[in-house]
Amino acid sequence: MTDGQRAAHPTGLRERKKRRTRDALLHAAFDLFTTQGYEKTTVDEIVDAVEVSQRTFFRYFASKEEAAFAIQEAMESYFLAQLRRRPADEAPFDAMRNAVLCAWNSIGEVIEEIATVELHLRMYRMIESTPSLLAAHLRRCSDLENQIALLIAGREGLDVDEDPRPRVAVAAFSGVMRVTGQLWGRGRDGDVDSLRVLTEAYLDQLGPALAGNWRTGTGPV
Amino acid sequence: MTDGQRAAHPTGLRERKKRRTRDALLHAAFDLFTTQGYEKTTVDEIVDAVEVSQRTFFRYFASKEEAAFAIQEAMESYFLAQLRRRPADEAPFDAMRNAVLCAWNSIGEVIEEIATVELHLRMYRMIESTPSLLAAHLRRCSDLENQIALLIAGREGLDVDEDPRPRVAVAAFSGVMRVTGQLWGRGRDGDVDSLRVLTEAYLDQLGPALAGNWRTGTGPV
DNA sequence: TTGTCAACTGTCAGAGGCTGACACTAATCT
DNA sequence: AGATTAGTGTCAGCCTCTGACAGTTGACAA
Repeated sequence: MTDGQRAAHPTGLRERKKRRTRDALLHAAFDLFTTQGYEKTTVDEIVDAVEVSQRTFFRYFASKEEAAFAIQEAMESYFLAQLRRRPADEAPFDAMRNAVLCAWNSIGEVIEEIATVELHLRMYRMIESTPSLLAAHLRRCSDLENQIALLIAGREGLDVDEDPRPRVAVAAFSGVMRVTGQLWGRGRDGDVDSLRVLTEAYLDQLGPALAGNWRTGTGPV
Repeated sequence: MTDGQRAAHPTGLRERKKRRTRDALLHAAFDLFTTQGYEKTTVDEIVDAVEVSQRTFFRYFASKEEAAFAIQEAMESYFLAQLRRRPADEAPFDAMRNAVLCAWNSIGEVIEEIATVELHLRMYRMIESTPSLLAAHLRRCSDLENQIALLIAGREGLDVDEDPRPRVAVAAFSGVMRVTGQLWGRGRDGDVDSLRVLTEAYLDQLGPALAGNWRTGTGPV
C-alpha cells in the first residue's frame, strides 16, 4: 500500500520539492499549534521554522486556518468515498450509518498518511476549544452535509429542493456525528476504535431519543 | 408594551447616550452590510457614518462580526425563554417543538425592537452567504444547542454526560431548525408566518425521514 | 549543452481587524 | 463645587492577508 501511495505522487523534482515544503509547513504548524495554541502561533513563526517567506505560506494555504484542517479534510473525503460505495438498495439512513462505520474502520491509515492518530486527537481537541477554529469546523461540516444530502437525494432519485427528507435526515445524522466527535475528543480513549463504538451506540439512540416519553421503556446508555 | 420596554432602559443621561451610540453604530453597520456586503464594509466606514472613533466601535462590539449578530442574539434568547416556560410534563421533543412554534408566533415584535423584519431577512441572507459569517453563525447555533441540551436534561433529571439522549435529540432538532432557516432565507416569502409554517412541516418530517424505506408509504411534502 | 518557458519563491508595500496605554471630557455622587 | 468614574479619542503597533514585481530554478526541446 505504501507503494500504491507513492505511485500517487510520482512526478519530477519540482513536484517533490513542492510536496516537501507543504509537508514541512504542515508539520511545523501542527507542532506549534498543539504546543502553544492556534491563536498564539503566528504565521511568521511557522515560516521561520521552515525557512521560507510568509508569502510562500499563503501560496500553499489560503489562510492560517486552512493549514489547521488538513487532517479533517482527508477524513471527510474518505467518508464521502465510502458513502458513494454503498449499494443502491440500502435505505438512506442505513447507507450513511454503514458508510461511517466502514470509514472509521480504516481511518487510522488515512490519518497516518499525513500525521499520527495521536496528533490528530490533539489537533481535534484544539479545534473544538478554539472559537475561531470551531466556527470554521462547523462551516466545513455544513458543506459536507450539503454534499451528503445531494448524494442521498441522487440515490433515491429525489430533488433536495422538493422533498424535505434528504436534508432532514442528513441534518439529524450529522448532528449525531458531531455529538460523538465531541464526546470522543473529551474522553480519554484516544484510539480510533473507541470512536467507532461511540458512533454506533449514538446512532442507535436517534430513534429512542425522538420517541415520546423518556421516563418509560428504553433505559439510558 | 412599549412602555414596558422603555422601563427596561430608564436610567440617566449617560446610559441613554450609550444606548444611542450603540444603536447608531448598529444601524449604520446593518445599512452598510446589506448594501455593500459585509466583507467590503470596513469598520472605518461604519464609525465615519456615526462620527465616533474606531476605538469606540470596538468598545461596544468585541469584533465587527459581533455587530452583525445583534438580531440573531435577540431571537435566540427569546426562544430560550419560551423553552424555559414549557410545562414540565411535556415530552422533551414536544417541548422543543412547541417552544419554537410559540416563539415564532411573536418573534416579529422582538425583531422590531432592534430593526425591521425585512432588514432581518436581508441580514440573514447575508450571514448565510458570507463564509466567515456563516461560520460564526454555526458556532453560535452550537452554543445554543448546548444550552438547550442542558435545559432539557434538567427537565428530565438527567446528566448530559451520562445519557446520550438529550444531546442526540437536540442535535436532530436543531439540525432541522437550520434546514428550515436556510429554506426560509432562500424563499421569497419574507414574512414571519411562513417561517412558522415551514418549521412545523419540517419538524413533522423528522420521523418519516429516519424511517427505513422512502420508496413506500409516506409521500413527499 | 544550451536556451527558452513556466513555475516557485522572495521582497516590499499596504490594507484592514484588533489591542494596549494614556490623556481628556463629561456625567454622577457626596 | 469638587472628587470620582465612565466613556471617548489619539497614537502606536501586532497580525493576517494581498498585489505587484523581480529573481531563481526545474522542465523541455533544439
